[in-house]
Amino acid sequence: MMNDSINKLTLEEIARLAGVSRSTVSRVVNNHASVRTAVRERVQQVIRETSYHPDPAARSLAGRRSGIIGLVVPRAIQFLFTDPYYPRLMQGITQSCNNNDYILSLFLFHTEDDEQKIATRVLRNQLVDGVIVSALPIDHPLVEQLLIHQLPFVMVGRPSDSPEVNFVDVDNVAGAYSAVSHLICLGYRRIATITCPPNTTVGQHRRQGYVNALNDRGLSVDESLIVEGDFTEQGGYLAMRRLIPHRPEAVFVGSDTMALGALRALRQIGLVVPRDMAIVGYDDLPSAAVSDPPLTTVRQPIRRLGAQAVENLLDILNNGPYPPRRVVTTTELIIRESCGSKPD
Amino acid sequence: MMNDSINKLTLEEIARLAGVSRSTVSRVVNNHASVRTAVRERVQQVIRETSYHPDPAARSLAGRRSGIIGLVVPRAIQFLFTDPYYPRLMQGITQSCNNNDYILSLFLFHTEDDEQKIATRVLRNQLVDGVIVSALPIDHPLVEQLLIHQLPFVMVGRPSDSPEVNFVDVDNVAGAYSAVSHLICLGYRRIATITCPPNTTVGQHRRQGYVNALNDRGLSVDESLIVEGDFTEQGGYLAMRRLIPHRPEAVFVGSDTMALGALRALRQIGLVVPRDMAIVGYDDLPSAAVSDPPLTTVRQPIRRLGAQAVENLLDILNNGPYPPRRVVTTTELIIRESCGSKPD
DNA sequence: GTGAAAGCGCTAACAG
DNA sequence: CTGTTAGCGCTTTCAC
Repeated sequence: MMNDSINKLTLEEIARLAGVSRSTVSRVVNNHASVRTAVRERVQQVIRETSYHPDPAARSLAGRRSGIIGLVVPRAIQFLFTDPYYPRLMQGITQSCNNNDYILSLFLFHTEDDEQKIATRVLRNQLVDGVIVSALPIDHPLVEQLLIHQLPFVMVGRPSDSPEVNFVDVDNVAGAYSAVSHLICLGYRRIATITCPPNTTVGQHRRQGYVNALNDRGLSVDESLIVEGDFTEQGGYLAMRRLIPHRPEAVFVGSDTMALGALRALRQIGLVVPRDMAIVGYDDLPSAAVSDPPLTTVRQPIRRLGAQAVENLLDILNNGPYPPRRVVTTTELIIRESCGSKPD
Repeated sequence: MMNDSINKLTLEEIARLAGVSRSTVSRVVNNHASVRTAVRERVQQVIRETSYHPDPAARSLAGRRSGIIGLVVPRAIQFLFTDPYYPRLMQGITQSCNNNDYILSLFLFHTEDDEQKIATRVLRNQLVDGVIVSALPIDHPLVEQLLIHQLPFVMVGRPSDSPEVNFVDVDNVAGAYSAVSHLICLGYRRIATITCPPNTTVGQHRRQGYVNALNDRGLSVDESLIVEGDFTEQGGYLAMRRLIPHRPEAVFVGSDTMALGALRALRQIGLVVPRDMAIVGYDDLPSAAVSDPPLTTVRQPIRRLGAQAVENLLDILNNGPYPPRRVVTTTELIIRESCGSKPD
C-alpha cells in the first residue's frame, strides 16, 4: 500500500521501476548487445538496488536452459563414491559452478531401479543442461544413452573409444611410467603392480605405463607380478597378499586407496616398507602423506579436473559440441618414503 | 505426419490421447483423489505407454515446488568436506531422494563471495523446496537466514538452541559416555580426550559425555588432559603431541579422522597402541576398521542420518513445519584393538 | 534500439 | 468428478 517493495520482484516490476519494457530488462539481464548504454546502466542500477534475481523456473520454461548441470554416478561405481577422490572432484566441480552461476545436482544411483527411473527423467526432461560423468567401466551403457539423447556431457577420465566423447583426464600411461621408472632408477628390478580393474581405461592405461617403463629399461614383464585390484582398500590388501609369495622388491599400486590396503597387508605379516618392499601409489590423496610410511605417489590434480570438466561442459553448452573438447593434463611424481631412496 | 509420437509430450497431448482434459491428467499425475477409477486407469495407461514425464520447469513455475532440495555446506566447514563422513551422508541423502523422486543439489561455498551470492539466489528464489545443512559452528548466521527467509530446512547434527530448528542427530553425550565408560571398565584411570571444536554442539556434547563418564565413576576431570582438535587428521596429530607429555593411559578422540592423526603421532615417537596408550575414536568410518591398530570407535549411522534428514524435510514440505521434527538416534560402541582388552 | 504479444507446460481456482 | 480459464515469470520473434 505504501511500499511496493512488498511485491514479488519480477521482470515486469523492474521494467516499471526503470521505465522501460520487460523485454529490455530481459536483454540487459542476458547481456544482449542491442541496448543503449544509458538504458542498460539504468536498468542495471535498478536491478542492483532491488537485488532482483530472475526466477529460474520461469527462465528454464521460457528459454531452453535450466542453469543446472548434473554429476552422474552410476550404480556400477557407486561403491567408489566413498573414496576421498570424490569429495575433491566435487570441490572442483562446485567451484567452477559457483563461478559461472550454475548449479550442480548430484545423481547417485543405488539400485537398478533408480538408474532406470531417474536416468529416464534426467535424460528426457530438460532438467539439466548437461552432465558430468565420472569414469565408467568400458562399454557402460550410459555413454551410449547420453549420446542418443543428445544430452551434452563431459567425462572425467577417458572413454573407451568414441571420438565424439568429451573428456578431461590425466595422462595415466605417462603417470604410471614415471612411477615405475623411478623405482627402476632406485635399483629395483623385480617390480610388481596392483592394477586398477582391467575393464576401465585407467586400469588399462596405468598398466600400459608400467609395461612400457619395464620394456624401455630392458626388463621383462612377469605376469605373476601383475595382480588385479578393484580400487578399494580391501582390494589392495587382498592383491598384496597374493603378491607376497612372489617376493617383488617393489610394487606400483594403481591407486592410493589400494596402496593403503597393500601397506596393511605387509604390516600384518611384519614386512617393513620400504626396507623389505618399496611401494608407490597413485592419486596423492591426503591420506597418502600421512600413511605409515608416507606414500610416494603420482599426483593428479583432481580438483582441477573437476573444474575443467565444468568449464568444458559450459563451453559446449554455449558454443556447440564441435570440435570435441578433450583435455589431457599431466601428473607429478611425489616422492616420499615408501619407495626408499638411494643417494644419486 | 504419420506418427504423432514425434510431438513433444505435454499434458495436453496425453489428455488428447486419453480423451480427457488437461486438468484431469494433471490430477492423475499428482494423485488428487477426485478422479474416477476408470478414468484414472485409462490416463495412467497412456502415461505408461508414452512414458510421459511432466516438465519440471513448468511444474515449478505453475505450482510452488521445484522437486529439488539442497545440501548446503558453508565455507566455515568446507574444509571438512573431504572427510569420508560426507560421501556417506550424501549416499543416505540421495538414496532417500531417489525413493521420493526428489533431486539433490549440492551447494558448496568456497569463498565469501560464493556464500553471499549463491545464498541469496538460493534463499530468495524457489530454486529449492528446502535444504539440508550439515552441522554448523554454533551461532553460524546461516540458521538465522534460513529462518528469516522461511526456507524449510533440516540440520544434520544439533543446532545450538532454537527450539524451532528441525534436526537429526545421534546422542553424542551418550556415545562419548559409552566410549569413556568402556575405557574405565578396562581399568584405565588417567583418561584424556581430544575434543571436537568447542564452538560446535558435537564438540560440547562429546566432551560432556566424557566428563559425565568420569564423574559417574568418581574420577576427577583433569583439564590438562583435555585438548582441542579441529576434526582434521592433522589436528588430531597435533593434539596428541600436546597430550603426550601428560602421559595419559587412554585417550578418547572426538572423531576417527582425528584418531588417525593421533595414532600417527604415537607411532612417530615409537609408542605402541594399545600397549602404551589406548585410543577410542568416534564415527566408525571405513578407515577405522583398517587402521593400525584397528580402532575401537563409536559408530554413528551416517547414511541413515542423511536419509532421515530427507524424510523429515519432505514431511515438513508436505505437512507443514509443526511440530518441529527432531530425531535423535543411538550410537553403538564398536570394540576393536586400539583400546586393549582384558578378560572379564 | 525498443516495445508488444505470444507462448513455454503446468497447476489451481472456479464452474458446472 | 471433470472441464474451462487464468495465470506462474520469462524469452523471443516480430514490428516499429
